[in-house]
Amino acid sequence: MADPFVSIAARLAPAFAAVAGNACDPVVRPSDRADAQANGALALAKALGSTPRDVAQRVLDAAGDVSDVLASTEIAGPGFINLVFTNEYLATQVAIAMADERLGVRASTDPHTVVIDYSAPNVAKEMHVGHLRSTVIGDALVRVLSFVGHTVIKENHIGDWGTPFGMLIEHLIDLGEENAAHELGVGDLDGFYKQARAKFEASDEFKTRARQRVVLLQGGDADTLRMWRTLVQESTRYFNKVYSQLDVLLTDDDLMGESAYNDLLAPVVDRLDAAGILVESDGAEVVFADGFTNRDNEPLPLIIRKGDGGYNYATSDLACVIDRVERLGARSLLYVVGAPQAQHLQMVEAVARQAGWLPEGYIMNHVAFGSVLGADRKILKSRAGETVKLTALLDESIERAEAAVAEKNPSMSTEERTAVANMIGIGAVKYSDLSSDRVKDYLFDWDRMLSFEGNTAPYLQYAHARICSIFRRASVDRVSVRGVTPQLVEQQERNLALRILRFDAAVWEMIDTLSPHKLCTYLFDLASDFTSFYEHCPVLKAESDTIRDSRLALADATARVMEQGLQLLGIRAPEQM
RNA sequence: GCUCACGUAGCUCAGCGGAUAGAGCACUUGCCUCCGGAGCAAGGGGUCGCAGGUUCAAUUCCUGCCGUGGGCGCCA
Repeated sequence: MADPFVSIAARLAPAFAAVAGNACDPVVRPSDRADAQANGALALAKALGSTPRDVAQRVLDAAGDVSDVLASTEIAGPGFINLVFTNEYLATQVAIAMADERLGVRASTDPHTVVIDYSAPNVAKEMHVGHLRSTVIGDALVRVLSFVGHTVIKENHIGDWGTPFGMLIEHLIDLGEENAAHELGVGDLDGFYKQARAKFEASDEFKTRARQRVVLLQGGDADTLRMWRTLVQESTRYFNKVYSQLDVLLTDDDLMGESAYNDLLAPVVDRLDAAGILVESDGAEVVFADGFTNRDNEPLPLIIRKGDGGYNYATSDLACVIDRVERLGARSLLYVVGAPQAQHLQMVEAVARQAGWLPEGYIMNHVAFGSVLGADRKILKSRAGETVKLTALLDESIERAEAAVAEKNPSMSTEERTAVANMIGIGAVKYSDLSSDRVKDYLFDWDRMLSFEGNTAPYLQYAHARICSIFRRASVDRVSVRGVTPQLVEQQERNLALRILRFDAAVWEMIDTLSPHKLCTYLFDLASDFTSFYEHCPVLKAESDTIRDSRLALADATARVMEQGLQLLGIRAPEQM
């Protein structure tokens, strides 16, 4: 257990239990006036018919000698127990954490299979900032859940099926398959989709062809399927270019489009019927989930099969639940999907539970996120009023980063500058998306996200690069100081050591709340504590070799935690910038 | 109308039922014989949307209102 708060809570728990007469939480929290404070005594006082300060004293008496861990335990205010760790304890814990491959982060005590549904762009449609959020947040969750030992299955539920494909295929035929494939291949997905859409709306003849084509597609017509595959392949090739630029983990192996569930749709209907919850309503087959009403306060159905016999998204979402639980063996299903779909997903979950497809203890969690807003506080649009293309946005970020690097580090070679600009530009976009509470809308601001000041990726990357530079300058191999247990004398050394040890807690907070911004906040605090340390404690000019090695060990530990933390967010940490 | 989010410094955002609500930017003031100043230290700036309630203790939990945004039967 690397987090000293967890350790001390475990240490005090028996003492609290002895005083309370049953198990109770010591409520260890960060404190302004000590390393930590235990607040558990205040809640106990009333039940014990005593004062909080008296309870606190009894707890401390019951705890016995804790001097191996704590330098002081002081009862303060109404009954807080202020806790100060010994320097030796913190130093030893840092050494232990640094000898661990996960840098002190606890492994999951309950590893299981988690399916994460994220990204989900549509075939023959441009990726936009909504996909950016889903992709970046989902990718971070994949990394962090894998890190603590879960088996994570990535599922990219691309929109590759449904009625729009009638018009898309007819448009493909009109353009000539070669031309169309080329257009899609170079990434002009939006143009393609819009042209098809325009024809569909303008021409009855085209509309009729498109509808007939949908029938052919669903009927499995070989020629139609071949053209459909062209659309899908050219689109996924384009998605892969974006994923590669974005530096996320998704590959073709993770593709699990709507079309993949075709054969599972009829069984969904059958099984709902067998469960006795399928109802006919206005010609459609639906399930009424408890607690959902429409605008007239009538029960709101989840439509399983439309009046025309076709299926829709609720059906395939239910098929997904079955597939993920029964075939993939997942116990936890995460959906990184925009907040507007909250009710839909709640209904799917409610029906899945009613049908018995999500047993007790199985989790279906909507990892909801808000919209990306422009400077006008409205959903981000380009100057022309259209959705912003993801590739254009990423290109611009890299360009801006490159300009900044060129200005601030002119001596860097062109090759290196290109590589570093990529890490900074992409890191900045991802971090700005990850660093605030995902459920809120967030304001897209180039200048802020690419700034080297404040809670930004470049600031964190800079802190890391600076540490690498210290070792370069001193010609010291970082590995060589890894066995050193640091000496914590100065306040800044102590603060930094304690922060390093809190990495464990930060990672677990991100996992428990599925909120990457918890880890971001931690890394920003780590960088702040480091710069403060570096300002006050000479490293290479330390007064003795012992102190120098101790400080180098702290610097190395900081850089390792920073790099690992950024890696869990899907962000690179260049060694110079 | 019903329903789900959100509302914290001028701006962008943290904040776990606990002590005096924090950070970054911007603003003011220090620190350049400095290891990467892309920095550090300090200062000003708040009726935590409003009103009740629960609690020893509420920015945090509950209820109502106000404001903003979203969702509400065959699109996904």
